[in-house]
Amino acid sequence: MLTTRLELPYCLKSMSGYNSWPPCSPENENGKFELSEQYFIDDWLEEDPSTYVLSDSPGQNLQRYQESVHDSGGSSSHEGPSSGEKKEAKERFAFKTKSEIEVLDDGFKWRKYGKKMVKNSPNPRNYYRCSVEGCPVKKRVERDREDPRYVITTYEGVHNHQSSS
DNA sequence: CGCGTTTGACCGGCGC
DNA sequence: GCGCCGGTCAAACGCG
Repeated sequence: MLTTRLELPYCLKSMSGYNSWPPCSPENENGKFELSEQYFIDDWLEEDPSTYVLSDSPGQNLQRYQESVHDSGGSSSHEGPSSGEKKEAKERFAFKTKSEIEVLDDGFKWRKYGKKMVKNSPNPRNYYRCSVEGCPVKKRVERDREDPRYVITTYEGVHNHQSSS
């Protein structure tokens, strides 16, 4: 199985700090990569999971999220459950890509650990996890419900190691 | 022979 | 309390 090559590791690193999101330039080294459009999704901002916010600018809505979290989270010497009705500030990030290949190679080793059929979509959802031991990063890949030619990739967590590539 | 994929079961949260 | 729904586990298998 051949996977496309995407300049994502650089992006993932930057993501850890939520500072900004550098544009992921598609590498057309093999010529099989067909990334024509790419959107960024901030689905955690929406109460309705079925709808999400698309941003063409990196960190557009991300900053809003970061701002609210920082304001509320503030001094968090200990993360007790307390009355944190706000969603957990775990690093999560999603983007939509126009590609026929579902799993985009981002330089990390991913091991699939689950597949699920979502009721809302005829397309299955794949669950991946970083193969590196101790790395909490998870990945979720699914096709767009309305545009099957689009692939929605969701990253969760931050890599605590270098990409072995 | 080691590792990744596969696939159904299992589980916990939430809504009714 | 029950059933749906999304997420994870794990055994078996396949491939390099």
